[in-house]
Amino acid sequence: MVTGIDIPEGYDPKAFAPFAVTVDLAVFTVRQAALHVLLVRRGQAPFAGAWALPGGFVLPDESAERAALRELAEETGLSRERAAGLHLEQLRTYSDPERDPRMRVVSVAFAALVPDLPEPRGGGDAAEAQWAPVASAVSLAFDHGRILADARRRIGDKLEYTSLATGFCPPEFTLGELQQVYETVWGVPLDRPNFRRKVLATPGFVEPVGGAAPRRTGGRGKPAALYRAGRAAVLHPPLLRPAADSSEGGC
Amino acid sequence: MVTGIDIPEGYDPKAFAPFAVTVDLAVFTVRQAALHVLLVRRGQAPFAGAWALPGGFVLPDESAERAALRELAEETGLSRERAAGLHLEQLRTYSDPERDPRMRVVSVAFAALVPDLPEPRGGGDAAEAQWAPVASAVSLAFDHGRILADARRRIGDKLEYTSLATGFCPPEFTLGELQQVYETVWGVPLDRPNFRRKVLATPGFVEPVGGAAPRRTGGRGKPAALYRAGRAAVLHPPLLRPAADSSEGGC
DNA sequence: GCCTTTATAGTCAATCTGACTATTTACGGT
DNA sequence: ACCGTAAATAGTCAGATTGACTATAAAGGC
Repeated sequence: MVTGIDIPEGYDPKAFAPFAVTVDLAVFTVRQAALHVLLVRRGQAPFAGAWALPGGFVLPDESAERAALRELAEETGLSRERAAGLHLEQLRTYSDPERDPRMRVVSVAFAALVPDLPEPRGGGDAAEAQWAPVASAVSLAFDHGRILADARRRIGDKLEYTSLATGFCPPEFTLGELQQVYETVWGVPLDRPNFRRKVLATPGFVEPVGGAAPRRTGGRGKPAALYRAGRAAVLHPPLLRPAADSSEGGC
Repeated sequence: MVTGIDIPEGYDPKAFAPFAVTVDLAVFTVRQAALHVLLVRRGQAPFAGAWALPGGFVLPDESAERAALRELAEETGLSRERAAGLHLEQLRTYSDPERDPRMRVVSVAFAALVPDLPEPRGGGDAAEAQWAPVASAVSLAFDHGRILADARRRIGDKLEYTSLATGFCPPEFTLGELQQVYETVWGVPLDRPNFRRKVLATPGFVEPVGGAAPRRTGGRGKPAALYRAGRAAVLHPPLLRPAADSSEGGC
């Protein structure tokens, strides 16, 4: 069966050991200067009581993207329409035969970014759910620890060369808030004047909002100008993260 | 079924409409200053006679990665060991319910990079296969046109901030050959002295090979020094592609 | 009204980039 | 052997970008 994806000889869908296909979501938000991820407590059999990434089965007539969007809405408590406005991107697929002890489950992982804090929770059923600082999200069920780590790295990387960071911000935001996102995800402080210069010099990243709108009430300093996300999805030139020192190399 | 991936109530693996899981491969190489992709001719039912990306079913006891590696070896005619040395990375998963008219098939797509030209072919069975310039690879079977386009874009993007380009080169290569890769994939000419300066200034990208080795016989000019891939996988700073002009934005 | 806080403007040297020019060292004839 | 051409490598230089700062402006809290 080398040529394209031809059904193997004698293949009978009902007889062949089936694959279940699921989606798993790493839903991130920035709260109080820390990156948080949405976790749910498992109630059932394998890893009962353990924390896991939210997710669920892909239904027979929907794509993984649709399933992910559905789960995202359910889990965050947002309407399907509001959820559709969030940044949701496919991360990668995890298919180790041993990743679920019950049966063969292939999971398509997604990363989602939500603005501030649409309250701790309010999901679909009785399951417990919470925002947890990514640093404290350890020993998750299944291979979710790895999925989370992969998602975290991907988000950090994409912050450099895409306008992804605006996905963490409300529709209108200040450059200070945007900088907070970068500092929080990367874990490094950035120089404020230089950050603003770079962001403003990158075409299509942000655009000023109309009136001379002051900052959200409650601020302690000079009011900041408001911006909204520009139409650029990819940043030219990129906003490079400070080199993590010298000859690292990475791998 | 919101909490993690719990088996839905009354779920019976054999009864539930099953998903088939396949892998599809976009195998790229650079030949005669053009980016080529490996295509196979379909012999069977849907899209019979059409060109398609090579691929096949994920077997019940292997991961998608293993299946992809297996297919890559079969398709290129390389041994499993040699194939394991090639760059092979997961691209993304395609799961539109309508993507295969026969049944529900979820496909995990991979992109692979192979050096020069391991001969046009010599695959596993009688299927026809060939290297085709990506520009001429149109109207492929299934959604393979889209997969190919996605793979192409991803490769181009990753050339900027990873050492991916060395995956197109033999173990030892000249900077001229490396530059060829960039120019071919990006479709833009690069200034040679500047390219060399940038590559050499990026730590871990390439390292000079021992002796004062001359270029492969047959060259017409001054022999070039040989380099091999360094240990850096990610480039700091990146080798940015010339801005495709002004306010494009992308999407 | 001060003082603190945060935003925004501006400066300046070091570095990087892009566009070139120059030199070196092969190969191919003649 | 000599000359012309091709390709690699070295070097130059002005303009743009960056990183590290300093200065000024505009709130809000006593």
